[in-house]
Amino acid sequence: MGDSSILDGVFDKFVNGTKLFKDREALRHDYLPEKLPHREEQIKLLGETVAPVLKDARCSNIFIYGKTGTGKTAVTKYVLSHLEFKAKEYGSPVKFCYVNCRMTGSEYRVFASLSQSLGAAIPFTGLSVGEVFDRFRNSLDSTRTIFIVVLDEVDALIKDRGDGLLYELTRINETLSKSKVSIIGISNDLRLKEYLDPRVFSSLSEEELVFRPYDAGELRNILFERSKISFYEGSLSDAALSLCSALAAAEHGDARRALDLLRVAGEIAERQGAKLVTEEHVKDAEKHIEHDRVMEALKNLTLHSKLVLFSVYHLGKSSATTGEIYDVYNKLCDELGAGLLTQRRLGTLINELDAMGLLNAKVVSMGRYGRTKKIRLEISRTLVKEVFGSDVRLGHLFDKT
DNA sequence: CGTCCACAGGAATGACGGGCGG
DNA sequence: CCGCCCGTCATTCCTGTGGACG
Repeated sequence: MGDSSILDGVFDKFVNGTKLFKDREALRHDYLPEKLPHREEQIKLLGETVAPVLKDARCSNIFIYGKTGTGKTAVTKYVLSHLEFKAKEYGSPVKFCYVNCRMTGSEYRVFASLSQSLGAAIPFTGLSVGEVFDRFRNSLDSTRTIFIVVLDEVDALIKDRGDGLLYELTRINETLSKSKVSIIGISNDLRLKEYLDPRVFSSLSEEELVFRPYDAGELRNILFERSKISFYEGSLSDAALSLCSALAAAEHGDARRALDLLRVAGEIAERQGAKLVTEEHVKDAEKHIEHDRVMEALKNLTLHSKLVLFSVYHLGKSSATTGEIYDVYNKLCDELGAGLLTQRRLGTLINELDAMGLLNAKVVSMGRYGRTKKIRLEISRTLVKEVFGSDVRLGHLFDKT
């Protein structure tokens, strides 16, 4: 078994090679550190707002704004877990439920997971939304509870389903006799209030909390604190740390991004058997993360989305219009014997690919010659080839080109 | 200055697979 | 098993529109 000798090498290298990581977990974004640097003020404010709960009163609804990776979720979880601890100490009937609306998906599933956190079983599907809401309310009112609902990424819910859920939630206290509900809404989108019914918005934002993006210096401090836990002393260069901070600061001060860069850079360095994480490793990490992201996205596309992407690739121009793409797509469907979608549908698929950062679509007017979208590939051509070349249904298309 | 292209993108509607409760 | 409701994908029909051309 020659294979085992290869593996031996791999394992030996892993065990005996230089180790850089002391505790890799500390770099994951769901890791909740003991200290959250540069968010002391927000912690204090949020704490003050929820504190009345300990005296059996309902706390104000709170709206939290801030871009991704500014610590909204971390601060909220941090404060609430401390609150839960205190509540036990004082014997207050406080419960909270954290729901990520984007992950959870639909209104139905948000209520389902709220109900489940209260111990009521809800099927995956089959009930009307109203029914689920009633069950939620009933199980809530069966015991005296002060319930804090955290709706993370709440904008995801509102944009395509309206504010019905929020409206019901803000009014639920009127129909509860024993229990009370407070809502903490978290949003990445600062313009959210434009989408919301003003009544819902005003009731939801009794308090407001804004999270500014971190600057490079702050990110550096955050990374430094984490690196003390996650790396052995002397295995991380200052330059690498600074580069991670700078890259993430350039991308709207996203701490999550900074932590990812640092973790992946460490992994790359460790695999190479290096004793020190350097700037080079960070640069490699940046490419690596992007590469993975794109590959993952490409693999999970539906056949038609792949065909759209491939059509753009096949046109080979720097930018194509919707009509041109539809023509190519049409021929492609014909060749594959696949059913073809309408141009209307194609338009939304293009928009989806644009949102994923695989394509870039811009509406432009060509005056007399109409109004359309200019569409470019956002990813390298070699990457498209790499993925689709091995695709069962698309692979043969590359033989000719 | 109006026309008119080549679409954009909203709204309504339908088909379909999944999963209820009775 | 039936009738009902869900979410998702897709179609059909539609109104809206920036700006080069005449």
